[in-house]
Amino acid sequence: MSYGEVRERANRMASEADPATVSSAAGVEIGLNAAIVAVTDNEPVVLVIRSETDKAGATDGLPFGTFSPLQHRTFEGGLRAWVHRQTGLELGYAEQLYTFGDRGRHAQPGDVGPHVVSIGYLALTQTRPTVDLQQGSWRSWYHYFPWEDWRRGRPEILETTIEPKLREWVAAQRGSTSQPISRQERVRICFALEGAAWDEEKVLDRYELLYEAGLVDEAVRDGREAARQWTDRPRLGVPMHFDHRRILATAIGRVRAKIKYRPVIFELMPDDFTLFELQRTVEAILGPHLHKQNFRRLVEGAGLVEPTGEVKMRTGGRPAKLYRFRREVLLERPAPGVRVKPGKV
Amino acid sequence: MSYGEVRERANRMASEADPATVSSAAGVEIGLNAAIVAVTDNEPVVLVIRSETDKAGATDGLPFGTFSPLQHRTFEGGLRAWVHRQTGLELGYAEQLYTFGDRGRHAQPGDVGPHVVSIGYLALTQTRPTVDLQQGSWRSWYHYFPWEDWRRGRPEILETTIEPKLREWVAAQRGSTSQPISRQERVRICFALEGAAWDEEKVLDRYELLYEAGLVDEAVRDGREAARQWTDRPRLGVPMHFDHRRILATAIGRVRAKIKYRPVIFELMPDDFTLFELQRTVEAILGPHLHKQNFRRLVEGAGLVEPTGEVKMRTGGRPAKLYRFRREVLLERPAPGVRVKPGKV
DNA sequence: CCCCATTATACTCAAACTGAGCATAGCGAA
DNA sequence: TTCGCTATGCTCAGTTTGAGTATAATGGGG
Repeated sequence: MSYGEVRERANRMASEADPATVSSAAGVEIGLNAAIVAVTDNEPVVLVIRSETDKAGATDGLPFGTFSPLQHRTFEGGLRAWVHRQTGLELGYAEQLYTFGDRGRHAQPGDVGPHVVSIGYLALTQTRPTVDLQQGSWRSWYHYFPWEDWRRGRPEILETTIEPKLREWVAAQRGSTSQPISRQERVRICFALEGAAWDEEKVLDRYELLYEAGLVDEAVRDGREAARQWTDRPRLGVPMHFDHRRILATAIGRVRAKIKYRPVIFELMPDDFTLFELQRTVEAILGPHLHKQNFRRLVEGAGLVEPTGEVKMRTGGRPAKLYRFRREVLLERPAPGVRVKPGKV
Repeated sequence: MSYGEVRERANRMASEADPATVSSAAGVEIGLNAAIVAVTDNEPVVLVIRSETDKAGATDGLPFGTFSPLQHRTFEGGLRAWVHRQTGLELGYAEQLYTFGDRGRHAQPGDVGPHVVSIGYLALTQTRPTVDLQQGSWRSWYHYFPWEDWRRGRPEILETTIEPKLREWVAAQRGSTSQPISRQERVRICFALEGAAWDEEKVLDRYELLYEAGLVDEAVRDGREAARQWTDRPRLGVPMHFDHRRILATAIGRVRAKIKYRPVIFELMPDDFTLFELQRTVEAILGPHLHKQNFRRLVEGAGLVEPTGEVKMRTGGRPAKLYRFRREVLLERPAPGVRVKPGKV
């Protein structure tokens, strides 16, 4: 009995219990989606491709394509090929994020065709001006998630728009104590209400909450009940194709988490940089300002960087030493990362 | 232009560039696989299903099944249904691990049929003796990964078998400096040679390294070149069906990482427990011994638990206070977990 | 019934780490 | 040359951490 037969047998076994499962393999398509992230001029940007639609004019989406097992041995190979074909970009660092598969999150209701399973990838790159994109353009990720931009303090959209709407949504839940956790608590935790602390990593949770509350355009597009109930629904960030904003939310959350325990921040940096440039890049990703002196102590102390010996002039003040990433840390420490905690400026 | 059409257009666009991609959607099947983990008597166990094969007698595998988008709206729903059908178990906590899709890792070479994409899930549960399994049984995960069991110090198999073999494999790499990182360095980092520290989270890296070196049975099964070159290949742990050992490795790594920053450990505990029982469970997962007094200070200080008021007698000494998980921490802190670091006993 | 081995729990202390601020260095423009 | 500005160095108190010592409360054996 070959391994293939064992699988078959197990399928059959289950099919007997539930005959409808037999047709399970029909019409599944694997979509590969890339959130390609860079930081330019202290702005975290993502590579988007704009497609015309005859309704709204144009919608942004991530580079994506279908996975062909005949063409590519691995997902990552397929992804790199797609991205290169669509944008001309050769990906460096890439990691898998999550596989999304719920029906109804990918296209308009009534849309027929195969069920699409989206595998989201995160890629990090520098924005070298030398590479010119064949298609697509870099846009700030805060464009799609304005409420995530805490670089100039708590974003206004929270106070003016999101919080009031969410309070309405919370109030609409009456007595349904069947929920494992109340809307109120979920909103409080996700959006840091009533003294709760803002967790910059909960990007996906926040987006999903807004989706569930029917407050993002994609919820309308997907024909969600909750979305229909708003008479004056605001536009919260720029929507995207399919479930691409969800994938981007996952990507942002992942980068924000990951730079703390893996030196991935250097994927976004040029070879040589000053410590303050490094700090600005971290802040572009994470949001809050960091204490400059302590940041420098931390980064140097962790052995993440080494001075090149050069300095950068015209900083507006004293010249700054240039540093480079010390790749050897990867061989020395199990989990080197920029262990940053917010502090006073 | 509907969203579906936008997708179509993008596919067409790419197809023009590369005609072979047109057939990409053909023959892809989604497999859902669950690594269901519990801890019984300080032993981390995983639920496995043994299937007969006419060659080797029997092989273990994880509960799995095909995802049917017609049957289930979400992967998790499908997974729960499969697991329940195959084992009688109702899953509690479950999270997606990773989606594996490389050809050649799933069945024997020459095996035809649809390309299988495996979505791995991690589920955590208590082993309640009340539930009797319809199929499958609990087996220690160290059965499949003996080199991961550091509870009684450095496992012998490393010194006696794995290290010598890996050194041979390292030596076989001659002058191919094209590798981004040498075999030697990879082995050193993964297996803590030459003074490097053992990172208990690198379970997958270690398994993949052994696979690549042709040292695990699955590499032989998959017809890997590297596997053929060993004349006296040892058996390293018990092999599994398909890529299930890889999924289990991912699961172990994930649990080990996650208990440090999320209170998932309590998914494995009964409602009431003593702090030492909690510590033993953490140690079953992580390996090294923890400093008892500091562990207690940590767990209590983080507000993860509260005393029930009861005590447990017959501990062999002074009675131990019983505690329960304080679910409210989830609402109080952004990332509560058992921030353990190894220490003296 | 008391002693003692055993486990649980409380408390102490030094070293390391962190958050925050002050101080000094070195460039460029006025 | 002075002043404004950014870079970089250094200090210090409060907190956390690793590790040990001390005390409490059972149960079993004499």
